[in-house]
Amino acid sequence: MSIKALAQHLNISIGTVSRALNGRADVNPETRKRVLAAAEALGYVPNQSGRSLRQGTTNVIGFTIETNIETKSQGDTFFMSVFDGVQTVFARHQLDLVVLPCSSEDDPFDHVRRVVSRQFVDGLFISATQRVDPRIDFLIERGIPFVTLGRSQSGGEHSWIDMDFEGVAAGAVARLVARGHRRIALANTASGINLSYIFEDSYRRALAEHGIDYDPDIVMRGEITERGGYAICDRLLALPDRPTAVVLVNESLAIGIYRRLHDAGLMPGRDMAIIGLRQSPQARFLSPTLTCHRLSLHDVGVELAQSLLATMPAYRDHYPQGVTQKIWPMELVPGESDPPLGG
Amino acid sequence: MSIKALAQHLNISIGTVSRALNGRADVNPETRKRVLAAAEALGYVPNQSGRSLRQGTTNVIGFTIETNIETKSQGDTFFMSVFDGVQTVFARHQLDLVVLPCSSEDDPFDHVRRVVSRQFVDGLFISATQRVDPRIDFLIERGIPFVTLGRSQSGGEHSWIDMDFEGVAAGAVARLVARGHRRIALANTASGINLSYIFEDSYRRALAEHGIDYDPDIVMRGEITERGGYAICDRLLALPDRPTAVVLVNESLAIGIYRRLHDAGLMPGRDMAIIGLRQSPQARFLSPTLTCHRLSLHDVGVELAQSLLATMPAYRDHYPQGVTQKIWPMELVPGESDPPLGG
DNA sequence: CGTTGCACCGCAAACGTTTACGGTGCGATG
DNA sequence: CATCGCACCGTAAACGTTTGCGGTGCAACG
Repeated sequence: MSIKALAQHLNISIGTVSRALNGRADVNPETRKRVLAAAEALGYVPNQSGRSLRQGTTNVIGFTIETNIETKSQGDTFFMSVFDGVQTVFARHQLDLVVLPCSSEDDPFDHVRRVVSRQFVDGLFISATQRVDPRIDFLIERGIPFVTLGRSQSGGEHSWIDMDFEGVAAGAVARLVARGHRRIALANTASGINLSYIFEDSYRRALAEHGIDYDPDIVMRGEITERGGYAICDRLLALPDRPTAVVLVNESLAIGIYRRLHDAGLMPGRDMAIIGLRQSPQARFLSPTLTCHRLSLHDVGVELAQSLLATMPAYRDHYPQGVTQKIWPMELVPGESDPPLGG
Repeated sequence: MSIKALAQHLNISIGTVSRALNGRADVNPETRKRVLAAAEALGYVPNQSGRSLRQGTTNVIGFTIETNIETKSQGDTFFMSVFDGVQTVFARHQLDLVVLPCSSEDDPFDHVRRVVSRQFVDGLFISATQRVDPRIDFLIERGIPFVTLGRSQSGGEHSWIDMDFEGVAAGAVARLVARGHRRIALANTASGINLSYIFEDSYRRALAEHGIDYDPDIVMRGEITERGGYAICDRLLALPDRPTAVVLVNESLAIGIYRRLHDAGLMPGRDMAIIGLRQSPQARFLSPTLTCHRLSLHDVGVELAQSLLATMPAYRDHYPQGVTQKIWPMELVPGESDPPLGG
């Protein structure tokens, strides 16, 4: 069912059919109605390849994710919620979102390069940004619109959205200090992902502000998974001068930490104060409940989409803000896992 | 950087360049080398739209998922692992996997219809199959290759892969009966998804085999999330004749059930035996550990990919098996959550 | 030497669109 | 009645590929 078949079924020219379908002005309202009716009746849908070839645009936006262990540890429903938010915006503009998983055997940079050079997408979201991330420079050089989920130190000006890891780390330290803690550990990711640096820097600055010496022995790096949390807690418990609190870069860690404490006959909160990152469904169901931070991933998705459209010339009239950088606030949700020390 | 530019840079015709790049026989090895070198040097990558338009094939396979709450409960990690498996197979055939999330505001059937009629993909995976699923009939009618993750009662012959829900339900009931339980509840999903019927049917048959009467009061249906598990357990605890065991259709439920039991001062396992479905990272870290079932999602992905290729004419020589249906076995992994009754 | 066969390459059509351009018919205007 | 403007529509080129067909040159053969 091509536009040609549709045209000769209507006994009019291809061009007119195209104009009628695309809502151009110079077509008789009467014929437009006929065309639309016939298209509907015959189930005509424009061929994407033909259209893309002609106008050099695909109306498809890609979202790259990595299917390796570090990303997996986002676990639960992190990306699903973000996608949902993105799509609520895209639906209004006839844009399609496709997710491009980068397999664990593949290199993220090659992956992006393949996607871009095949001219598959009009724009791109990339996640899990590294501290220096060649993908960013590449995309800027190629001039294709993109937004990163996560900051980076790479290259030029570009749009990004990130979560307020500084705020979380600083706030968590301040809160723990206020509750009597002085020996506060950090559970961070071992990957080169940029947020790990941000998180740790902020933690160090917060300690300094409260006059607490930085002790590298209680800054742990590992897999940000349940298993990783277990291992980190293991190492914490083995220390001669055991910390009384720990701040987590990720809430999956909490599950392992709870488990390790239970195995040692200790109780999360009472024997070790814990502050997690995001209020995930799992975190919400830990017992005692985990102190963590509220974050609407759906809204992050909406913002991501708007931010991307703002960098695309074709949508400049709807989204004029241009290049944007946004640190997404995270609001602390008190739980039972960080009671006052000794209280 | 089109093939035309590449051709005139080499002073040869477009056709020859194309043949050289596509490994056809009738091209001088010497010129082929020159072409490949130039393509590499100038960073030429064939335009996907042009190629698709000409040969009516995109080399792209879609994987539809739903980003609503029911699917979310599977979590990102579920699909990530599957994707990874799919891609290990696809990488060998220059195929690209794209994930097509169906937003919660969209209808899954419309979603598939849009994807297909735009001729976006050469093949499709669909998940979360309903008991009667119009998508299946549609895809068969359109003749586009697809494999479903999950059975359905819809329409004609097609390839699918599903998990052995019968085996799990029957095995769980048998195991619990052997451990002294007679009053065994079921925690199922309330959605119309096909597996819920399969699971419940098998549970009923297993009860009958062991001479236990079916009691609709202890067959619970709800959200298969942590919260849903909490609610289901709530209802179970309120029953006058409280069950001593419960079989879960999903391991996220376990987290809520554990929590509800704790809140009631009860202990999972001792006060209520629990058998979950899949051995997820979260389930592995419950305490007491959850009895559940081993399942390699990566291998499921591999099998899905092979199964799809087997239905595509272009790959018939590599994968000659044609239409396949496979129930994926799940092996029970004993945990501490289903000890003998009274033991 | 004429013919044949073969290896290699160029030509051009075709895939399904969109869109600039020009053409037609018609009512309004002078 | 001649002219103009306008609304509408058809024509054809272009996007980047692939591929059937035919053509060239050359070696081998009778």
